[in-house]
Amino acid sequence: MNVYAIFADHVREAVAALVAEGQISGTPDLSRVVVEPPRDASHGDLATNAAMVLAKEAGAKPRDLAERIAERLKALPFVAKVEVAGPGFINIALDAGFWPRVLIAVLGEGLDFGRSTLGGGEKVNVEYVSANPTGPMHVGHCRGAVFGDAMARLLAFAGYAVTKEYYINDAGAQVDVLGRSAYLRYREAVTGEPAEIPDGLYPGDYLVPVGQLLAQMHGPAFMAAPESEWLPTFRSFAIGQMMEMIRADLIALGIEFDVFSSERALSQGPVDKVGATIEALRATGEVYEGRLPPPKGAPIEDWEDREQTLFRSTDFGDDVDRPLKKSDGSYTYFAGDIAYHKDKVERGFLRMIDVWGADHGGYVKRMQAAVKAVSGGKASLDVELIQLVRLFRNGEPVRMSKRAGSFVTLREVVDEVGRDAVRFMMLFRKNDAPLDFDLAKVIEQSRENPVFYVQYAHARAKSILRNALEAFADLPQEPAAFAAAELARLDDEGEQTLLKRLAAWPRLVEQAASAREPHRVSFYLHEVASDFHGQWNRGKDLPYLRFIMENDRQLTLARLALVHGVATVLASGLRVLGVEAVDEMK
RNA sequence: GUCCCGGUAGCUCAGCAGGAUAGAGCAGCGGUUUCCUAAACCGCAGGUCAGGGGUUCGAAUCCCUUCCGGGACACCA
Repeated sequence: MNVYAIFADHVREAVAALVAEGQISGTPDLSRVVVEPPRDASHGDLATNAAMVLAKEAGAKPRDLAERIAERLKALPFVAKVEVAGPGFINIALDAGFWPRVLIAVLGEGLDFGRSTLGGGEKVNVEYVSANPTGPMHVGHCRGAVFGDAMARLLAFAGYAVTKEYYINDAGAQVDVLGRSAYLRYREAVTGEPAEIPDGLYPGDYLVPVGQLLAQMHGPAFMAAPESEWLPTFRSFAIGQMMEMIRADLIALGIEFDVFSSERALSQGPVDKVGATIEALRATGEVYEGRLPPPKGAPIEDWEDREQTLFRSTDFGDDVDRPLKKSDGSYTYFAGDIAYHKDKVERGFLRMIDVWGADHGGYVKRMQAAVKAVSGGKASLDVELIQLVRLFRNGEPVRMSKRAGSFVTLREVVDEVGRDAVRFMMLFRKNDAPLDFDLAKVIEQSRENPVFYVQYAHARAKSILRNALEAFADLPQEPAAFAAAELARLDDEGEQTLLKRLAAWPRLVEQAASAREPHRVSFYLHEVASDFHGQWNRGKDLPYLRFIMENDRQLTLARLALVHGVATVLASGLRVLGVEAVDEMK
């Protein structure tokens, strides 16, 4: 039940009626008409800009038009007052008796309250993480992982058919390095002598068990063999092991994918899809052999002016055309990525979202160009860039040196502060702004810690409901049973604020989903928590506002209905974020 | 040199597809408090929305431009 959407329809109907009566000429564009909560509560419950937006094409003054629309809105049920204000706003005040209907909807729909049909079941592919399978996940990966996962959950809640996908970058030189590194660990396991890991190979201990497994499987068979004999086997085995490790790390964060796609399989599977994609684009003139001007900026030592296979991305808004083959004849990463996105289109995804680190920002235009080219302009790609996370502990930066192999792993962070804290904090900031993450502060139990603040609000609601059983042992257990309470008695200002806050959830879901901004959900939940804690605190000073009124069973029932509603919306929102709604604080 | 992201209160950040008097939390100041089990509560103050121009009924929001910070700039992923 989306109050704002319902009234937006009412406003559109009112305008349509005026058109039919000839009071407005033409067929006005209603797409810019919005109904929203006014910033200032004294302006009422709903406000619409309809008159201002339509005035010009209707050939009327905004305020005059507003009066005519307002006249029609007055006849609607539950409308207490309609006023024209300012430059032509129409402010609508609803009967206090309206808001309990929202609560009844919350109690009836439960965790599905707020679910939207905005997406209309359209297929969306969300690709995220896509870390190289060369080692464990580190904290740098974690923000994109959480963001992508929350985005997927949010879009699903907003009515899209979402597929969560991980692109395994298992085709480049880095996985060869992985294979060689694993080989050294294999020798180590066979000989029992610690291996010296030269510069350029991966020194991490996580490859030691991989080497041991390889030793068990092959014995000394490859000790004297040339690289060409063992590399493909070792590489492929190591990739498999790394992916298992990464999957386990992700599960610790509460993230599971629907599809894992392999970059290597695209060019080295039964058919060379990369080559086929390039040839298809060549046929339409979007791939050609040509030369590129030397890049601007820092001079490149081994720049070589040569003819190469280029994708005409400048036709689609990119700055220069982009190479598809390296000088050794192998495909560039970009070439593979084009084939990969084409594959997604062929699997029926006309809407794709990729989540990348901000350092890949320069790659966005060419990829969007490629998506247009391979789909004949039918598919769209949104790229969400994720800024860095800076790790702190009690305000002191946590040093990370990747070169020394001492980077902080995702697993370490999750083990230290818990999955929920990591997830919530990663989503308590816009994705394109850097984020400071303090390991000490996120486990603090105080108002300043938003993770705690929101979870505690849910726990407090549950606690109140438990306590109510002591005063009224025969209370109903099912939330829906509370819908029959005397909800009109929720007439306190704080209670009304909470009801209206809950009513905003369906609208917020749609806005966050269409803006691709899951952080809005976190901020909304913080506001719900704030309103709820506030009302609880008012009960400390003013005992007649307490949720549990021992001497008034009916009033208690009504207020518990509200508490149920708060708990439900908090739980619903937390589920979208992938954070657990706990019943008790430890 | 080009492109991308950012610049909002002392600090950390929100600001909803352009809306009405720009918000929250910390810190600051002033009070209250041991309370429905709960890790406090209330109030006050705090702003040239980086600067300048433009678009219009209306701009923190859109466009142009300058400044500052971060990132990216064949054949790495």
